[in-house]
Parts: sequence; structure tokens; C-alpha cells
Amino acid sequence: MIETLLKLINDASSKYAGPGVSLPRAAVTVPPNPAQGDFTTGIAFGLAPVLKKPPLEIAAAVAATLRDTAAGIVETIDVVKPGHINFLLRQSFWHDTLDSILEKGAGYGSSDHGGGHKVLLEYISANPTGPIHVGHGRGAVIGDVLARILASQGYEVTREYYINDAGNQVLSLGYSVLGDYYRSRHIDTAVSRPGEYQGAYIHDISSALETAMPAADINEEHIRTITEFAVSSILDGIRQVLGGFDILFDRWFSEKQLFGDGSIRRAISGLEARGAVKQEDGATWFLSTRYGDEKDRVLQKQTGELTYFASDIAYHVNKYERGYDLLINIWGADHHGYLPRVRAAMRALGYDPGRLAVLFVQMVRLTRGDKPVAMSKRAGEYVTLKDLVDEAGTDAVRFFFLQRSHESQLVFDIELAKKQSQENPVYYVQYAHARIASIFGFAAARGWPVDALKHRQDYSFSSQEKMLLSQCLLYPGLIRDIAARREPHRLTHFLVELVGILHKYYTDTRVVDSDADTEQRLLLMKTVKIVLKNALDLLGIHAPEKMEKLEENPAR
RNA sequence: GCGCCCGUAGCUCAGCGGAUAGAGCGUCGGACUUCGAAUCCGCAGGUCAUGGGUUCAAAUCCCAUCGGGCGCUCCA
Repeated sequence: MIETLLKLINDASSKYAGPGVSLPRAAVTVPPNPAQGDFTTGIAFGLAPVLKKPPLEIAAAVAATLRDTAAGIVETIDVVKPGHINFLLRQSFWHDTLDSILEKGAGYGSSDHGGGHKVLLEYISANPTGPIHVGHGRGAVIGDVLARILASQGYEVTREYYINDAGNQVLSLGYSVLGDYYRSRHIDTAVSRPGEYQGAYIHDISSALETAMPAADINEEHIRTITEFAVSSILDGIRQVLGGFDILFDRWFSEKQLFGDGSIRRAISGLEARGAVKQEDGATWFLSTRYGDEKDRVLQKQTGELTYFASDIAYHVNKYERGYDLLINIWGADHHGYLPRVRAAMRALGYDPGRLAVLFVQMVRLTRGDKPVAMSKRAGEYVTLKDLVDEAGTDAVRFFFLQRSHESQLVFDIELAKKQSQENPVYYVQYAHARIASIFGFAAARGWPVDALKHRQDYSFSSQEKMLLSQCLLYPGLIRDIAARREPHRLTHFLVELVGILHKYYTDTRVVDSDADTEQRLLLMKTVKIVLKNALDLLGIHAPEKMEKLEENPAR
């Protein structure tokens, strides 16, 4: 639909520019004031620097062509002030869009632009040393929604969680559990190293320890087994919380596997083969400065231990070798300094670093009212994702995280999230969906079943109705753009805008009335409902047929 | 000191070259005998951190400065 208009604009401008001139891509938007038209394009502004002519002159010429070529779609074309070209579209155009959306239904907004390209999306990957907290939750939601959006655009998406189950952190977890076990049973036995982790979850694991292994084996000699037990019970918890949050993975990739199958050794010798490795101070270094990093990095320590970096190189090699067209990592912003060395390693090994994209998700700061919430993982005093979801509900938490750009820090006031649960923007959007459902119920009782509505082409859409349709019309392009630019937060803003128009329309216009146009208004509601549902699905947020009171529906 | 991100309404944040800068929350005031008022309408609130520059056009791009967060481990 909109493509037709875009193509006409492109053709008209290339005709004006002449052959061989590279054109800016045409785009249309809704003008700020409905009186200015249904759509507007700024193509003349893009052409101006290329052709070295004033935008107004270009706009006039392009518009003149369009008045001819686009006559079938366009009612009037205006050229305004600095160089905007505004369109008022024919009623037939709006009827076509309505038909087209109704016909596509749940598929409206999907496309095959991804062309089946394989994308590996790795996100969260929180260390299995404790429950995941709200910061991970933010990355989880962004990753999940991006995965859904990419899949809707015809990409073949694999979702992956990388488990750091091999290093010192995890061993420290084991010691923490063992220490707690001794302490809670008043067993006075020295342990060679203190664990760093505290909190109720440590105690829960140590309590469960006896059911998992004989008491006689619970000692430092079996620290590996204890650690494995701790890791797997934490992972179970993480899986459960994420599952309840509707976040699922295709694969959980174990770091330990890379040690076991020799991948790390292979990665290091690969670097050696390219002369990118040196021995110094008893350690093995990757000469990453040669590949754009600011300093060289250790692969194997003096102690003989491999660094996390070494296994991460192997992990990324593994990803490349699995044949993905694009690797997307979602990392916490505190890891941004880490990217240059990973890129350097990939470059050194001959992999295209351009295929690796990293989204850095900025931090979430928690407050309760004005008071900041102290977050200390080691002390075990932090708000988990589970706590937050239990308090605010999955829909609200997802929506909240997706209202902000991933590269902006965000303050999450827990008090507010609880207190305003009724006014939370997510309910604003969901209410619109429920409201349309409710209208349908009412209409059906009056003899207008939604499935038997007949579209009448001579109906004349009002200005507000065209605004609803134009929002709906822009939806597929938006999704494609979000996929390309990886900005999932734009979808919530789109919904708020669409729903704002709808609510206003509802108060201004009686949908189910005695006049003959009731059926046409109901069809319009049906198309809006389709778009709402499709968008909410991509966000992983419920599209309710009926709003329920929060009190009756606690802890979703 | 170096690097990344951010500085927009009282608060939390969208907008990131183009038409009078927006939303939610918060203040205040209106609108339910009719499709759900979890809604709508109105008022108030801005030197878009500051100073330069590029451009026909800058909140948006470039440079500098100031302020905030996060990194700069043979930690993960």
C-alpha cells in the first residue's frame, strides 16, 4: 500500500534528477497537523544538496510529476513552505488499506525481508552464581523482543544463553554453599577459601545439598560436585523465572564444553599460527593491539589457568563456525571495553568482525521512592527479576523496559511501579484492545457479529478515521526499521500513539449506532485491533479481551 | 588521564537534520441516563547542559567545556 506511494515518489524524483544521480530513499510520515494532509514526504530536502537547488523548487517539480502519475491514489498534492510535499489520498486508497490489513490479519506486519538469513542472538548470559536481577531483566526483554521482531521479518533466529560455568566465580559459589552448610550445622571445619556469595539462596542450596548427595561426601574434597549442584540449581531457578516471564532459549551453551572439547586450545593455536601470540612473564598473550585493541591481553595466566577471554574467543569462533550470517550479542554496558578485544581476536583469526554486532544495555538503577536501593550481589541484597515481576506483573515490566532506548540509563522506581500499576502505560494500551473487544460484544448483541461485516466501498472515512488507518499503515515499515536498526523500544511508543488516537476517536464517535455506517466503523475497529494484537504479540505482552482488576489477579 | 553512554517540562524518558519540541507520572480544573471514565478535554510547566562551528534548515551533525553513569585486572 504505502510502497505504492513510495515508489511513485521515487520515480518522480529520479525523473527530475535525471539518470545517474544517486537518490536518497523516499520516506513518508504523518504530518504534525492533520489539516496538512494524510501523509508528507521530505524527499526534496534530501535531493537539495545533491542537485544543489532549493528544496522548494525541487518539491514543486516532483509534485507536478506526481499529480500526473499518482492521480489514481492521490486526491490533492500540496507543496508547502521550505519544501514539504503533502498528500491527501483518495478514499479508495483507504478502503484498499483496510481490506489489505483485514486480509493479512495476524500476518500483517510480517515480511520476508530477512530472506531467511540466520541470526544468533545471545542475551542475558548472567553468571550462574545467583538469581538474575533487574539489569539482566532489561537485557532479557530487549533480547526477547528483538528475537521476535527479527523472526517476524523472515530472519531465522536462534536464541542462546551462554553459561559461564567454568571459572573461579562458579568455584567460589561452591565454597559459599559449603561454608554455609558448615555454618548452619555448626560444623567447625576450616575451608581453604571463603566463598564470596551470601544471601538466602545460598542457604537454600546448602539445605538441599543433603538430599542430593550423602552427608559424608559434603566436604571440600567434593567441591566440584557441590559446585555443579549449586550451578544447576541456580540455572533451574533462572530457567523458571525466565519461563514465567515468557523468555525462552533455543540453546544453553556451556562454557565448560569449550574446555572439554579442546576448542580453547584450538583457538589459541589458531592465533599462534598467525603469529599473534607471545610468551611473557610466564603468561601467554594475544597481541590484540595489532588488531585494534588498546593493549595486549592474557590468554593463559602464569598459574596455567585460562582466562575468561580465552574461552570467549573459542565461544565466538564456535558461533562463526556454526554458519550464522549475523551474530548479535546483548551485553551490559559495563562490558563495552571488552568488545575491541573480541573483535581483534575474530579479525586475527580471519572472521569478519562486521558480522558481530553488540548492543550495550545501560544500567538499571533501582529506587524505592527517593531512596536508592543498594545493590550488592555479594551481600545478596538486591532485587531479583522475580521480585520485580511478582510485584508489577510481566506485562508492565516488559513494557516499562521497552519504553527506553537500550543505550539510556534508566531509573526504576519500585514504589512507583507498584503504586501506579493501575495507570501504568501498559494498561493504557491493553485497555484499547479490551475496549474494542467490548464494542464487538455489544455490536454482536445488536445484530452485528464481527465475522459477518460487509465492507462498503462508498463509505467516506473521516479525518480521525484516516489517522487511525495511517498509523496502521505505517506499522509494517516501522517493524522492518526496528529490525534493521535494532531499536525495539520504538514499538511501545508507536502503540501509545495509535491507542491515543483510538481512545479519542471512541469518545468523539459512537461506533455502534443506529445509522447505516455502523458496520464500516466496526470494520475500522477490527483493523486497529489486528494491529494492536500483532504489536503486543511482538512485545510478548498480553492483548486482553477484557481488563481484569489487579486485585483479583495478583502475581502473574 | 583515556574510552563508551547520557545531560530535553517538577520527576522518568521519547524525538536524533526539516513545518508551532512530545508522552507518561505529578499539580490544578472540567466531562459518565447511551458502545467499559483503566478513558477523554483543558490550564500550568522548556535559554532541548554551556560555548563555538557546519547547513537554506540543528534538540538532532562536528569541536571544546562542564556535569552524571560505566569501563580501563594475569576478575568474570
